[in-house]
Amino acid sequence: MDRGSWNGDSMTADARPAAPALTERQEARRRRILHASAQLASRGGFEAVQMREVAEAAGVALGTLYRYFPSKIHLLVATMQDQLQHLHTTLRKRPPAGDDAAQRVAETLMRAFRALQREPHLADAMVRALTFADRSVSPEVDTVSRLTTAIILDAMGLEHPTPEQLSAVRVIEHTWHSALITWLSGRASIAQVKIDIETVCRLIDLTAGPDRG
Amino acid sequence: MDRGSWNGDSMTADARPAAPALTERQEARRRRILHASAQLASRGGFEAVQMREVAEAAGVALGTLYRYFPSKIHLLVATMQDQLQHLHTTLRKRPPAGDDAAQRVAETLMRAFRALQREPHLADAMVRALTFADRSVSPEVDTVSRLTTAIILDAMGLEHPTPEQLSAVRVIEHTWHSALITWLSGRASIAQVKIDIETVCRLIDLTAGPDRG
DNA sequence: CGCTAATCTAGAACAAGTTTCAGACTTGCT
DNA sequence: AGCAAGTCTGAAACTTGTTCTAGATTAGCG
Repeated sequence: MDRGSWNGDSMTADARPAAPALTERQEARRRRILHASAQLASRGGFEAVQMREVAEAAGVALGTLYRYFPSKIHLLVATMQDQLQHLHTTLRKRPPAGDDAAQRVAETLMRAFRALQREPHLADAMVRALTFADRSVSPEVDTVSRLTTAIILDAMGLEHPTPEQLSAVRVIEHTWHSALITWLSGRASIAQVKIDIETVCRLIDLTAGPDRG
Repeated sequence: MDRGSWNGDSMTADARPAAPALTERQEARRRRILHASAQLASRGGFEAVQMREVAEAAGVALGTLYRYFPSKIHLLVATMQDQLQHLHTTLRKRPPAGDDAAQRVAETLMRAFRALQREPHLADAMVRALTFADRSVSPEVDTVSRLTTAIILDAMGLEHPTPEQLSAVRVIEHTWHSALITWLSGRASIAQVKIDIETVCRLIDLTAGPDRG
């Protein structure tokens, strides 16, 4: 998991055929766009991110915006990648300090959760985009998924997880996303999300335990 | 968990503040709309369900369609309610026959999964609508959620679940929805979904065990 | 039956995502 | 510098969800 360059396709040549090496001004444009997107999302959530407004706020033409991000969903998923990166960096600086893996994962996720709570509208926009994404966004969504997996594995302190453990991690991710959605749409309280996260984290002990029997 | 009519606006006055007792022709219209919706969804998924086309196929004016279902999301969530009802009925006729609760739940969910596999476009439309729904659709989404919970509890054979068990069921639902999405968007194979379902179902043993000790 | 309120219809109009296009600007190359 | 290819801009057009309006139809009721 190399930090820095972002869709670390350094060795896996599968996903993007070729990120065509942006010039400096292009990189700047890209960042302005992502910034505008996050800003608008923070205000009013998914619907407040209107392509015309993003373009204007970023100082680019609408056509250019669409050249960089082929749809609103792509844009918001990219925004989520961006935010997750920040989170991952932050978490690396202060790793969770629980006794066992399950505790550390639960603590990590709840920390992430509180970060999202501070910008509920932004969270709304990103998560809605993520789950609404169709096949055309699969590579980008997959990147987000890998990032999330990396964060969880970090918390578990695992280098070489077994397939069983990977499955547990996937289930934790499922729960995380879905719980987030129910919270965002007001159908679950934060307390309930906490309980669900803690519940699913028990799977970690379950997959770690039998191994040593 | 009362069995019987499920959308039962007829007598159970719980969910909707006042379903204003539709006339026969109105009931017929409503059914034509839902039918048209499912039909179009079966063909081309979420995007193929276009409100003008639904209205035309159902033989109602666009304004009428919006009177019955205030948005495309409402319409598709209602469609999902409808389909879940069918599923629930079917499952009741042939309950799963596993030895322990976890097995039965996993089998039930995989059966539901195979049913959805037969109409992947329909599944796509319904699930995307469900997870994209915002607060304005909360009551309807909640109904779907309760239906799903009922199906799982049925499979477990529980009448009076403990809070702990309810939490496990919620986590299973989270996993179910999210796994469905990853499959629909082509990011996970059916085999992987099966593994994830089985993994999360282990939580059932975990919450059932301590209780009876 | 005849009245009134509610519902339904056809169609225009509006909103926001997406596409398109002609012309201006950059970039890379020789 | 000068040219070719690619990129960016501004604006209009197109699509589909949603809203609105005026007039026709229907339902409930005396």
